[in-house]
Amino acid sequence: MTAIDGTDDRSPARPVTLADLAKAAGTSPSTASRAMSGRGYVSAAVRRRLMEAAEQLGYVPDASAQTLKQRTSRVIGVAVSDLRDPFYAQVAAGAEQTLRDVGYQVVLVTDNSETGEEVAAARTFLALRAPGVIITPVGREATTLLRLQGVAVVEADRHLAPGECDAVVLDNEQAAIDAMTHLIAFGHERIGLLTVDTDWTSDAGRLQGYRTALRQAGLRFDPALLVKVAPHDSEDRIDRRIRDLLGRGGLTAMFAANNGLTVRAWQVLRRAGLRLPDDISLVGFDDVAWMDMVTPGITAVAQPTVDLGWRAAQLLLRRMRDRTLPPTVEQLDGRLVVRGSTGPPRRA
Amino acid sequence: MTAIDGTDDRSPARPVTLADLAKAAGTSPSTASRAMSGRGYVSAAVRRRLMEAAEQLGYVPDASAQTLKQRTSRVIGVAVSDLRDPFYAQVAAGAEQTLRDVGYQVVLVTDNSETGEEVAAARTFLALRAPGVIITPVGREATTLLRLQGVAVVEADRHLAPGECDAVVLDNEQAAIDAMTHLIAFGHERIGLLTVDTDWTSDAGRLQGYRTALRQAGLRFDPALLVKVAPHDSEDRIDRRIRDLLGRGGLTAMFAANNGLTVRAWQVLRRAGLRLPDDISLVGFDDVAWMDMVTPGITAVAQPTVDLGWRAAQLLLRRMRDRTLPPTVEQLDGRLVVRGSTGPPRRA
DNA sequence: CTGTTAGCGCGTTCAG
DNA sequence: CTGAACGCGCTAACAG
Repeated sequence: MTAIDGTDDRSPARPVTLADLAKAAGTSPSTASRAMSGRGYVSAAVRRRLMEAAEQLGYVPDASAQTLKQRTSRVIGVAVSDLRDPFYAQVAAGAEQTLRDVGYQVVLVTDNSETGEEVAAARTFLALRAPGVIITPVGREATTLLRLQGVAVVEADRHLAPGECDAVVLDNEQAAIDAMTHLIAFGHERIGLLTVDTDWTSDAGRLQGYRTALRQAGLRFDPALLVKVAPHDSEDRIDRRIRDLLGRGGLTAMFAANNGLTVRAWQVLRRAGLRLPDDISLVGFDDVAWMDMVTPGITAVAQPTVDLGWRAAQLLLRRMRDRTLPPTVEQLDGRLVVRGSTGPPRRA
Repeated sequence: MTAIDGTDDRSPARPVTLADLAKAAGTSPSTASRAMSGRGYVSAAVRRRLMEAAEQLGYVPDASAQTLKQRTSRVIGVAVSDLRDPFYAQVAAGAEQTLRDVGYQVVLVTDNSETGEEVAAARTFLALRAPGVIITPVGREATTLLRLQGVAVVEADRHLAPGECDAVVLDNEQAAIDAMTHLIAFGHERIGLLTVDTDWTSDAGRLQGYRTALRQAGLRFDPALLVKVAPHDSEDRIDRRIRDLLGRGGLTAMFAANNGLTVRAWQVLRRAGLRLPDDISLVGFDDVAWMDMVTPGITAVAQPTVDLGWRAAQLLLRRMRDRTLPPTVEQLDGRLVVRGSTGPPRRA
């Protein structure tokens, strides 16, 4: 408990530089540079002396000087909507992990799904001379801005700037079709869709899949069964919208198109005293831990979240290696995990 | 779908510099610098011309040049154990949010609770000339290394380098006492503790609280009721340890000292067909969403996770402003959320 | 109020 | 194989 060191900074602690190493080892700074970077000739003996000096003095190369000189940094920008959302946190985790393993630093910025903040993030990445950026985009501006400056960009989760950059996304339409087909097979005909009102490919794809599945089954698409919440709607507002949906005649099942909406739906259903799957069926999106823990478990589309970030990083590294490649879109597959929240409608 | 732009980099896109602005506005670089930074005199007319030029050319100051010159950056290092764990993700989210609001960039590094990786992260932060670092420490080395170079450090969640840096932690002992007291009040006497075998203050504090509560109630501390899993134990191993604990005679309740262990305990109990709280009571740690969704809900100690990151950032900013302050430890209070998983023992 | 000068730490010519 | 010289982009002194 007692402070041995105190917190005072007695050591002006000027960071040790290559010049210091050079002096200590009796060589010139440029030789020291070659020794540390491993590029260029330097005799084994001198190298060893330099290495020792570095070790001893605790030399840490100044990244800003390197960046300034080489006109590019080892920083990769990662911009996600919200770290508190496990989905984004996992994507970020996957990206950070793999980038760190190959010697990049991740500058992580959240943007609250606001284009303004996203563009600000892009400017930050430009200022840092980041050679690459991974982004869960909310608009095209940021990507365009970065691309204009020659920064490699990979969009993750949704693809808003096709042709301008690579992307790794879920096959949202197919995932939604799988979910819907599952419900339809039980005999459901009036199925509500909960989604977010954006122009993102993720939401659009899931809506598309919803419609496709209905059409393929010869069922009518009824706009009244569609609940599109605004991106920043409050829980209360969302819950109200969902309750309204429950009032719509004949509804026997719901498909929630992301993990947050699945939570809301589940809560509303529970409070309404409806029982899964007897009174209503529910399919969720993003297989989060709780979906396997509640009773009954929630049938849901599982997304490979960490993989998403991992693949985004791979794609980015590839792109930085060869900037002339044609834009690539990698689609990952969702996986429908069937649990107890889905069953035949009350009276089919 | 069709690419309008293609991905080719036709623009060599040399970033525009202050010199470019100066030329465009017919002034010298230093005047341009003053105009952009807002420091130093510059006539309104010239300033406006410069601003326009900046706008037009899309000037973005080179952070590495600034850092090199000013010998410090706007980068704050944040090192957490694992972004996939919602606890750490939220801490990081809180820190990132507030730091970004005051113009800092967060470099986020995960260290898998390995001292080696943690020290590597510290070196990264040194290389970036980060003026401050927030860390959920796994050892003292990283903090010491950083402090030696004059970097401001705040430890979050646990405090491993007392005297050397500020810290923001939960009042773990009190939180554990609250949890235990709750169980004891129901009449439980043989209560198992699930914790991680580290020398972290977090785990130590919770164990301490466990013992204190027992002692205050005049109950015997039985080491056989203690399960200390290793930091990187597999789920299977952990589950086996918990099952073993169940076999110990007379056990009527369990206290799991973090959210991961709470999940494991819950799963094991469920698989064993034990019913909460009739067959056994369970108190968890870290109030995660699922704990309120399962039936019965899990009584748990809620931690102010996002706040933790937020306060860590505040503390860091304060410290960077005044490095002579005495080391401060801020303790946040846990909050026991009582739900259905706790009740009187089977036969009291 | 403005321009000139110098140098932050490093990597990269280019001579030796 | 090594060292001297230069400049990356920016800002802090200092003159003017």
